[in-house]
Amino acid sequence: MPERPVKISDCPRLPTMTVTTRFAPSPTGYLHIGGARTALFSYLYAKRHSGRYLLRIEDTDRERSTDEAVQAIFDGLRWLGLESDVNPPPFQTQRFDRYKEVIAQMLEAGTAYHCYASKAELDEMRTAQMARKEKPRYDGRWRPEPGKILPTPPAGITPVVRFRNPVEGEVIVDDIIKGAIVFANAELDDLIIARGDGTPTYNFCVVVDDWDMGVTHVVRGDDHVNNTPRQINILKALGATPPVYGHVPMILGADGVKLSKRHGAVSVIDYRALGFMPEALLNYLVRLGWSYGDQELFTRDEMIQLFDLERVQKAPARFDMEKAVWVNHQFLKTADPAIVAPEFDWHLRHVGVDPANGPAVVPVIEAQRERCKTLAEMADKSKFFYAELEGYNEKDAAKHFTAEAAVLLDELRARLEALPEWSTLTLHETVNGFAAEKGLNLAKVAQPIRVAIAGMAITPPIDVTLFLLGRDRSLSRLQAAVAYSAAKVGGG
RNA sequence: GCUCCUAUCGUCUAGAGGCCUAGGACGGAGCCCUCUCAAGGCUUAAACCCGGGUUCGAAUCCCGGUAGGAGCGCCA
Repeated sequence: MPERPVKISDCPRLPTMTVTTRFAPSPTGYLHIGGARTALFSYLYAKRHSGRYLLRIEDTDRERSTDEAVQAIFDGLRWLGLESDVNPPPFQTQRFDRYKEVIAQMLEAGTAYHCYASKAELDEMRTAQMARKEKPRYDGRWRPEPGKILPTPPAGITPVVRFRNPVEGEVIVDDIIKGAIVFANAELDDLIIARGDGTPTYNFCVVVDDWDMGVTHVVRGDDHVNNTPRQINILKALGATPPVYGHVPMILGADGVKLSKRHGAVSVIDYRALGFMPEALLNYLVRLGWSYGDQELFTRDEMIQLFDLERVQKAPARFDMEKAVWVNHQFLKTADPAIVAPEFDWHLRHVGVDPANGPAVVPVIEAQRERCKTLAEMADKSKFFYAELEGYNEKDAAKHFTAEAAVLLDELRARLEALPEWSTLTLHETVNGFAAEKGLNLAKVAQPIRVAIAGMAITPPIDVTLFLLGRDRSLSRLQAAVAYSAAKVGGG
C-alpha cells in the first residue's frame, strides 16, 4: 500500500499540541452502532498520533437524558474497549457555572445579546418565511446595530441570549474528511446560546467544552456540518483557535435507509447477544467507510497503526450483516481461544447452561470455531456438552436412528466401554476401525453417534466430540439412543 | 423552499490523468476436497449515474443535469 507523500495529519498546525479527540454522545438512548464507529474513529485517530481520546456526556437536555442511557453508553464502550483516557468523563450539566461565565463575558463584549421574541412570535416568523420560500431563520429583530433603535423589552419575559453572528464574509470549514466547505455568513442566523431559563444550549456548550478540554480534532457525524460554521464563529468571537473537523457520513441499513430499530440490532450491546466478539465488530466497523488498500482484517494494533481520517469515505455506507458475520468468523477462527473464552462463557450462561458442568471452554472453542460464525451459534451448538439432551432433533433422529443403526450403536457402545483409555486417538481408531470392519462409510456410523450424543447431526469431528463429552456421558447417551431406536423401530 | 453534502459490481471498497481488458472482499453460481456441518482450494457472473468540456489520453480534473441524503428548534 503506497503512502501518500504528504499528509495533513502528519503536519498539524500546532506541532507541539497533543492530538485530542472526544466522543460526545447525549444520553437519550442506547449506544448506536453509528455512534460506536464515530467513537472508534476518534479513538483510533488519537492513538495513532499518541494523543488523548476523551468521553463527554452531553446531557444539557434534562428532559430526555437518563441515567440508564448513561449506563448503556458506558457499558457499550467498555465492551468495545473504547474507554476514555480521562475518568470519570465530564457531564455538561456539571459545567453550568462555566457556561454562564462565558455567556456573561460575551454579553459584556457585545458578541451576544438578549432577545425577547416569544416562541409564538418566532413560529409565526418562520411560517411566514417558509410561505415566501425562504430559509427559516431569525430575522435579527433584537440584534443591536449601530444607530438602530431596539424595541422596548416587554415586561414579564425573560430573554434568551443570542450569538451575534457576523453578517459579512464567509466561513471555511476545512474538513479533514470532506475537504473545504464554504458557508456565507449571510446564510447563518443568530442562534440561541442560552434559553429563557438561563440554561445554555448545545451549540454553545460544545464550543466551550471542546475549547476547555483542548480538543484538537472533532470527529462527529456529518449531520453536524451545518452547525460547524456557527461554532467556528463563536470560537473566533471567544478568541480561540478552532479545532480540525472531520465529519463522518452515517451508517445506513441494508435497504439504504437510515438505520433504525426496524433493521434489528442497532444498539452496540445487541451485537454482543448476537454473538460478536468486540474486536471483530470493531474490525467490521473500521472497514465501513475506511480502507487500507485491499486489507480486510485488522488487529487493534494495526488499526491504530494505519487508521487515517483522510481516507474515510465521504458517502454513507450500508451495514451488511453477512459481511460483519464473516469478519467475526475470521476472528473466531484465528484468535487466541483464551481471549474468546470469557465471551463464550457469557454466551453459554446466556443459553441457560453452566460452563462448569462440562469440558473446559477453550478446547470446545477450538473444536467448534470452524463451523460457528458467531458465539451465539457456538453456544447453541455446544449446549449438549454442558447439559443433558432435551430430546433429539426430529429430522436427524428419523434419518439416522434406523433399525440397522440401533444394532451398530449397541455394538459400538460396548467396544467404547471396554476402552482402557478415553482419548481422541483411541476413539478415532475404534470408530474408524469399527466402520471399516463393517465395510461401511464412516458417515454411516458417525451420524447416528452424533444424534445419539449431541441430539443433532452437526458436531465437530466425531472422535473429538466423544472425547470432549467424556466417557460417562457418551456411554449413557449411546445407551439411551439404542433404547430409543429399539422402541421406535419396535413400536412401528 | 433555502443551505450544505454525496455518487465505482447487490453490498463494503481499491483507484490520486496513461500501470484499467477497472482490482480485492462479502454475498451468488459452479467444481474439487470431505465422517456431518463447516473450513479450505479453484473457476465464474457482476460496477465507473447521465451529458458536456479540459487533455494526445478522464473512473480520476472542471461545468451542468439527475438521483439520494443532511440541516434549517429556547433537541443534541
